[in-house]
Amino acid sequence: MKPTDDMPSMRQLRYFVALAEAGQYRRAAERMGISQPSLSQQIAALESRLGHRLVERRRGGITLTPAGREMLPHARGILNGASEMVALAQTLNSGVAGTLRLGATPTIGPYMLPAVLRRLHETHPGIKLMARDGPPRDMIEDLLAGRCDLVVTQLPLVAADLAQRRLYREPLMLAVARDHPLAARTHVTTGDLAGLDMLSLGPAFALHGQIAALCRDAEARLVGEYEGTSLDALRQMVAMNMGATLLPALYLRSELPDDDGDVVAVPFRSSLTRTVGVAWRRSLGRPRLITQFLDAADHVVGTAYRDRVVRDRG
Amino acid sequence: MKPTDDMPSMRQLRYFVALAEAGQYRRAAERMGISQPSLSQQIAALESRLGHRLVERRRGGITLTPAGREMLPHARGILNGASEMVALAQTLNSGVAGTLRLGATPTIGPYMLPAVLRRLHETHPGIKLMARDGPPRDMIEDLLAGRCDLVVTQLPLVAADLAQRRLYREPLMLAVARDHPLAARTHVTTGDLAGLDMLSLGPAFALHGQIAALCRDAEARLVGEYEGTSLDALRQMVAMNMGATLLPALYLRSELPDDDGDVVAVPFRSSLTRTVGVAWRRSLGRPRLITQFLDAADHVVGTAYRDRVVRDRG
DNA sequence: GTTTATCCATAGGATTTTCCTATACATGAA
DNA sequence: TTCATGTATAGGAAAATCCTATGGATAAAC
Repeated sequence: MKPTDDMPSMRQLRYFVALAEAGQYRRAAERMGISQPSLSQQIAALESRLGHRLVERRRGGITLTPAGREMLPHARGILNGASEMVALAQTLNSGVAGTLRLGATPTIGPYMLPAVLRRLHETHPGIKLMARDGPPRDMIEDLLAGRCDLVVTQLPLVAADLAQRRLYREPLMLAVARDHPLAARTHVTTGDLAGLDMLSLGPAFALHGQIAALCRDAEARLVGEYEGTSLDALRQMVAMNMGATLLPALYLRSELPDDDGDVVAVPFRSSLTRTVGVAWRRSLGRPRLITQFLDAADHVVGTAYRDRVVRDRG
Repeated sequence: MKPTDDMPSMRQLRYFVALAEAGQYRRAAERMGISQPSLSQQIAALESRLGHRLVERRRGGITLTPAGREMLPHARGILNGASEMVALAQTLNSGVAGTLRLGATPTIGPYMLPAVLRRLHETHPGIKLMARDGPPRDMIEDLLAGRCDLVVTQLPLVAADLAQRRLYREPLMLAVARDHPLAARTHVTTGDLAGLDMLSLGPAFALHGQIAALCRDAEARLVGEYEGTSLDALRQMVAMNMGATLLPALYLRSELPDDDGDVVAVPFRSSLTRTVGVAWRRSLGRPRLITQFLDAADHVVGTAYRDRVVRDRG
């Protein structure tokens, strides 16, 4: 906008309030650390912008005009708003508060986030999180579009302008119905899957890629009719003996009571894993908020998840 | 304060909001009527002042950082406040709204102000008035000290830096008890007052001066034991036959039922009057508010008071 | 793979604003 | 009158802001 805006400037408001409080130009100018003529000028400029005399100049000090009295609270309010803004900025800057918009895939979020959020809330009560849920592909899209700041998902990702951070690696296990021929095995190998019907999540999920690849290698049959959107749904399908699938170890720990379900998980002899981590836009930099989140996640991985996963930082 | 204030400037806030709304530097700069580099600089300066990156620069447009999202509503709030301030200034400027602090002496205010305020409220509902009451001397002191803006009082005044405006002149009448020897007279002259006991308000009232002067001229006796602070009190004293006094015609009209009171008012053959008007500090100028008040007062004088007073403008 | 287009950042110089010193003007006090 | 106090004005210095031109980085087009 042109040099002469019709709005009062912060400076003018500050000077005006100082003048009203000091009661004199000289003293107000002194308090503001400027010369009296400068103050005079700014007040005159403010009066000109508002089209009103704000102060009466009188021997022994100034008096606000009726208009000045009406303006004073407004000026104070505006300045308070600005102060609050600066204070908020400092708070955000210190990393103790802020709002992070989180995205998570249903194959990880429900089993990891609660513990991480609890930890984060303990160490930084000022940090608020808004979480959304969806297939990784959609989450990445949201992330790139700026609709969320941080996504918890399976790694690796291919997007070039996303920063990524691995959190841990967890085993994938073969899940079969209790009465399935493989249910009694202590281990399986890829070869055991030959000819098996395999269920999967939709192609928007990273797990889908792993399952599909495994099917190709093992010459198993990927059942395409149904593609779930949650591990729970997948487990139901397995329980109904519609096929086998791969389920992550952490999910099994949290959702499947040991040896007491309709689904049995059998480990692979040669370890099959998935990597879990977070991603954010490189252009976001590395705000304190993200560091705080990563610290909380690392803490959870290093305590509650210890011995269940492979810590895989970097 | 030093050139580099720690507060964001209005301009920066405007640019920031515009950028957030436009989604691009170029477009935002265009909307603000400045070049893109200027916008760039101001945004960078704002980020530097707040110690935070506020926007992510990305191909195809910008995205607010978490901190930027928190700041945006604050920035909007501050700008709204400033807009309101400007709007309020315009409203005040137009004279249709505002607050006038009024002072009135008890010998005039209670009988004139209600009608004036009613009129003023009809024609300018946005104007608010705060009234205070007290002896003229105190009111003038309040006026000079800036504790009120306009005083309704008896004129003339001696203060040099007060602007004065006469409103009307009203007769002063001799008030005596019903059974007083002079009560039956249709007229009195100064000579009739010789030896009479005269009551007065305190010396802080202008009426006191007139009564005292009359006593000197007529060789009447000014009763000093009691000095009331209201015409009502004075009337009570007269009714109890403690002496006579002067009462203004408007007061008598509004407070004394014709020929039906304990006090009788007798006019002077040679007119004795007092002048009523308003005063305000010259340094206040002549704000619209005062003009509006004067207009309302003139209207009342010219209608309700017609034939009872001498219009005495100027 | 190179080119082009788009978008933001940076640089240097012009313009505007703000500030300061010095001084003038106004008013009440001595 | 002269002095003291308090604000306004003038002129030049300093700072902030703006503009044009250009650089760098990335996505789209060829």
